[in-house]
Amino acid sequence: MSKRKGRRKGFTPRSEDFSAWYNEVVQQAELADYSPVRGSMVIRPWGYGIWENMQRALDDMFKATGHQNAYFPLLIPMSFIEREKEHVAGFKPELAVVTHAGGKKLEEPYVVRPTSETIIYAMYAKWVQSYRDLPILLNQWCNVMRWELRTRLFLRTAEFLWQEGHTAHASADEAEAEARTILAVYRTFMEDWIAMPPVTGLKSESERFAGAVRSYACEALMQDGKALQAGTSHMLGQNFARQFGLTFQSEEGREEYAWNTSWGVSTRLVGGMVMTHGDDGGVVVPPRLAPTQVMVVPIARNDDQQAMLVEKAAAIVAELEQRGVRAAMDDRMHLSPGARFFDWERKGLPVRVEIGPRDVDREEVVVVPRVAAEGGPRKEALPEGQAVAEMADRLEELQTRLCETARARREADTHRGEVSSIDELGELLDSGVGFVYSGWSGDPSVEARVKDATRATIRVIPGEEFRSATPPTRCVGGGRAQMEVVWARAY
RNA sequence: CGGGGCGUGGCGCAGCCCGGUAGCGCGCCUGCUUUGGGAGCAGGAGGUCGCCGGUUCGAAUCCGGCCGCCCCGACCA
Repeated sequence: MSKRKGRRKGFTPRSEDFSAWYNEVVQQAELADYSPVRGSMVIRPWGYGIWENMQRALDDMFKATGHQNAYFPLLIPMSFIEREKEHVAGFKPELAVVTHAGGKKLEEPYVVRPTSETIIYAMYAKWVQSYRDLPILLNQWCNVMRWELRTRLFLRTAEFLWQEGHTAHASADEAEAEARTILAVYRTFMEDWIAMPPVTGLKSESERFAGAVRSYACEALMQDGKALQAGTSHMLGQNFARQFGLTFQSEEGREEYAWNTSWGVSTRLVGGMVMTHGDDGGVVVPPRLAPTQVMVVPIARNDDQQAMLVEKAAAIVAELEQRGVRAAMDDRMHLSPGARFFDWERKGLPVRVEIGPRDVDREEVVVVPRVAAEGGPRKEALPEGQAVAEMADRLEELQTRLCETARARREADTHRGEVSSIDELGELLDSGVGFVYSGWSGDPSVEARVKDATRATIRVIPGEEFRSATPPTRCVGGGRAQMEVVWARAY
């Protein structure tokens, strides 16, 4: 059997080639496919359904924290992007520019938004007169384009979907609080919905968003030991306000620049989900994100039974739906049961319910979670009523278990303690450690040296709840540490 | 942007060195038999061999050019 042929019914094991595994799994689980345009992808219904569930959950959280949705245009005048010096330097290399429209060359080119700070703060400037008009707390769900040279499905594509929040405040303190509130929202969302517990904190200077004063981030650790920046929240200070004339009259009657924040998460989260939970059998979708949580698979021996079993399965689906479980039936009876089982396993569907003649006789069903509990049964025959009644709890149990497993793996792949040289840091990373905590003097040249020597960067200066009980005293580059940082190789 | 690889039915590939009527597996369609972990048999549909040019009686195959995509390294949600 050739290697290729051997792969037809299975994936390259993660241990052999994680990146090949990822590419195969994403395509074969029908999450996404390559489009005819280089670097851009088609998100297929199963993948888009996951994104929709992420959107819904996040959107609710944004609304609960006082935000509203709005929509700003795709095209931004080139001059807007160029207004903030650091911002343009950061984004210029990856801009897609529209130079012609309506059969004529445009007087001023438009850029396809790589992010919308400039257009949004230009609009805010129009809308804000006094402190009474603040804060403005808006979010938009949209696509953006960054002309990437090196692309990967979900993780880095030329066009991607995201949400970008943009706020304006009357004081620095309020803006700072907003940036931190959103960071907490992201963290909670990642833990509770994606079951992907990140480490959160502040970005170092070199990793700061172009145009921000401070960037906060959620960094998640993937199964291959690489970090994924999963969400960012920026305190923009008055940088954009100055460039776009976003001023307001304060309570004391003075004209002041507003304070801004911006924050976003993208379809990259779908890639993070895959790399956090996936196994050699395919994708694993946490129940809360699964477009369909339970698939009922009827198994028949002949045509008479087939009608009866399909009817029975449909009844179970209806009962599950009544209890708020997203259930469906796979009645593709031209496929063998095994083929249907594998199909949903590959896609990561959380729980399968099998029902055949034997089960009907016993008034039972067979319940099969995508990931079995440690030491638990892979398949379990349960009285039908019990299976239906317990399903929601079982899904929640799986949800929780996935998060615990991911957290335990993150901790197992984390090294804490004194790291006294760059060589030692490199050895730790080479030995399979993902996150390495160490002391840092705060000197950017140390960061540059580490990157040169080990390809690792400071992912985050961890927030209080992530810091080591005993803070490191020495900087990896030598000398005294001013703070603790988390190093990793990153996506 | 540098390095490598690949373009042949929907997908994965062989054929190319050595030019001579385009093939295999999977998938798809029809029928029958099947169905508790990737069903079997029989019949069938489907391809201007990435594009342009050249050599030749004849090009998937040789030569030149172009395009596209994927993978690996420097920048990035």
